[in-house]
Amino acid sequence: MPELPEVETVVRGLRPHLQGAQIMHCWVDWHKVIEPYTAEDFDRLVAKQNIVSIDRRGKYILLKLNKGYLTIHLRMTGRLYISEHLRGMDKWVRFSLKLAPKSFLNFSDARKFGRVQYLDNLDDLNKKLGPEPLEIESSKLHPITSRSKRPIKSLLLDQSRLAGVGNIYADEALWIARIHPLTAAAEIPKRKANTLMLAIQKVLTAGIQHEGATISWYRKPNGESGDSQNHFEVYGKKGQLCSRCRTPINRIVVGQRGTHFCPSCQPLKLGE
DNA sequence: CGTGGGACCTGAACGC
DNA sequence: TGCGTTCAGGTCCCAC
Repeated sequence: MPELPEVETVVRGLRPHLQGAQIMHCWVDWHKVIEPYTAEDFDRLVAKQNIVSIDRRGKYILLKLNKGYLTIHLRMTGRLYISEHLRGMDKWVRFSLKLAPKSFLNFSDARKFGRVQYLDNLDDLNKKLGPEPLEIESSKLHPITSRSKRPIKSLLLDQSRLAGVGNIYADEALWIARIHPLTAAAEIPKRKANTLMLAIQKVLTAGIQHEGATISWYRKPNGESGDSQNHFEVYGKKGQLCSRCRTPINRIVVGQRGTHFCPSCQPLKLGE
């Protein structure tokens, strides 16, 4: 579910509730969510700490504590919200922080892919993640693409190259840039890579403005759906007509991920 | 080192 | 209605 715009929306929604809040205790229902720690050890690490700030890095949510960080990754079906009750809202709460004086930050996750980690610092995280797409210049994509023979679609999903782009926004950006998803990354000329980076920034920015895409599980922290799904051009639109050229949108599989594109606007041979 | 494929999980949608 | 199959917005791990 959540890509950069969804994670950013969650962070912005939670910030007023979490900034400066004190953690009383944590509660764990699914042991793997906090691997490799036990619930007891994890509680010892975070109890009595204050949440200094809440931010995002790629698709990771970062809670800076007095000492160390709590990082949360929503993976496919994770949700975060403030509640008066530990469970209450849904039956998939895997982890919860009890906050002073009396509220809970609930982490709910039907598929159990999501993870909550305690880190001393962010060095390892920053080491494995590429740059933030909204914080680099458009000229910075070409050095990344030029060194890989993989399909550009697969490269965009590689978090170690660029952090935060997921399956939906990759398809949307490639449509805007008129690049076929199977194009070998290194085959993309400098100018075209520049265009693609601007397209990525455009779809991510729009996604944030629309407060994320609710296809199935994603919700804003206040429980409402996002609106981004109503602005897609290709994702989930197989068979519908391309808004630019009226050709039916196609769906193929690239790197085991459903991939949507316009076969007319996004030819495999680059027209440059 | 780079890359492709399977594994990790459950729920919803769809076909019969 | 009920059962089996397929698919899902992500990442990790392991061969090659």
